[in-house]
Amino acid sequence: MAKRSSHTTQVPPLSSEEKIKEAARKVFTQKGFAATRTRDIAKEAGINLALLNYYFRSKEKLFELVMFESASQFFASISAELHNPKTSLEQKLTVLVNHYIDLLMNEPDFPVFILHEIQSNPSRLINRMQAIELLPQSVFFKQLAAQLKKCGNTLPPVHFLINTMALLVFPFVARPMIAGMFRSSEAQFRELMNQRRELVPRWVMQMLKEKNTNKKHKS
Amino acid sequence: MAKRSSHTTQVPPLSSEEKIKEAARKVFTQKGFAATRTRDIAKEAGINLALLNYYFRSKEKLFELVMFESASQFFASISAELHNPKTSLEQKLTVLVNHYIDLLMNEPDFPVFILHEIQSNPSRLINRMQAIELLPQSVFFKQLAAQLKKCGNTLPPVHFLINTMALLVFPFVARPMIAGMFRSSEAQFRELMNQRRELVPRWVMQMLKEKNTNKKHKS
DNA sequence: GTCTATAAAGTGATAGAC
DNA sequence: GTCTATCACTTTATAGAC
Repeated sequence: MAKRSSHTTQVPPLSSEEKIKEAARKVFTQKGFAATRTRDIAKEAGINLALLNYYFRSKEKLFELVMFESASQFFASISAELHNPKTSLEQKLTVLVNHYIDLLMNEPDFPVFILHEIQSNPSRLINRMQAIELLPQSVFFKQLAAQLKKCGNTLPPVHFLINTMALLVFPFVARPMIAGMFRSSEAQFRELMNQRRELVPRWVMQMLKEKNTNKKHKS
Repeated sequence: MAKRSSHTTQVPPLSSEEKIKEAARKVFTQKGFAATRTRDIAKEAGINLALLNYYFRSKEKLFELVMFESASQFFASISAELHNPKTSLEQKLTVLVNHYIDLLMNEPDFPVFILHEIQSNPSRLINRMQAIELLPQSVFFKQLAAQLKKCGNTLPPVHFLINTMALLVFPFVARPMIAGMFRSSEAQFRELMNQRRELVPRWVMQMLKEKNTNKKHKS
């Protein structure tokens, strides 16, 4: 279940700087930049408000720092596997899906957070997403396109990239609604997500094989 | 393309109250509650700040009003079709997908907005979502479950409800990332979404037919 | 109903003691 | 490095004129 990197959590006594960063990550992620009060971060970190500005100069600077770190970690953590020329498309899908289901079970608030911050202030964030822009050049994407061609499927590969992310991420962003629909418990939700570790790769592979494209094609 | 209800937009001269509500809806939806300034709403509405409080008493009250209206409209607008006993599952899927692709092309910021507000303040919103809680009792859901059974698919129907929403909504919430990946234009994105009007129902029906459930089943 | 002016409270950031 | 106290500014909300 997504072991946390051990070098920062071996022993409780974190430096004040680290405590502030961790508190900021937690509060920013749950409430967003605008709703977060620097006092809340200080309280969560167990230190004084002035110390936050001593280390990070401003709320904005602190935000960009932890946001950039989180986003890099989130998007880049799977990069090596996506560029691995030795594994098959299906293997990559399995690794990808398991990796992000682990990640999202531990950080369920992250996707909505990042999507909201991009929406509410696109210019601040959209540039720094190199990891995302490299996806279409990845081995994964090339294998996806090749598999489509092999199946005689003429649809743009981007549809299936979207579908993979959708089946993987959407249950977590819509979690409160899903829970509301079925009055489901935390444990039930986790069981569903664990089932999807095998289901999502299978569904995606199945979608690629669909041959009946373009019933009526216009333009 | 999602005609707007004509009785409120026949003629430009809206009342101040309506102008404020429309401005609030626009600003809240794009920036979220916390980042929205009542001054911005007043300016957008072309009226004075004091007038906003004259009509709606407070920012919070105004927010809950327009939020509740938007959410009700968004979720209830398709309710009749989902409970229609005369149409098939596939027909319902087509109507559903076309309806929400229309809606989301006109209000692309709404999904991230509502998801963020639920995440940042669950208690305020989660109760009011009756429309959502009724989904599992809909004819649509029953037809979905029946189709699964007919295909010998023993997976919980909720997976396919999630998948349908995911394939439908996710492209819009991830739109900035998709645009960033492929440097795609507005027009290209719309073309992709128009293709999905036919693709999503087909993919969902295909997923239901998958027979190889439970390769290795554990508890 | 609509405005200007302002009160009241909140919030980011800093000065200065220790 | 860490704290208390406080400044400077923003923001919501209201009072009162018209």
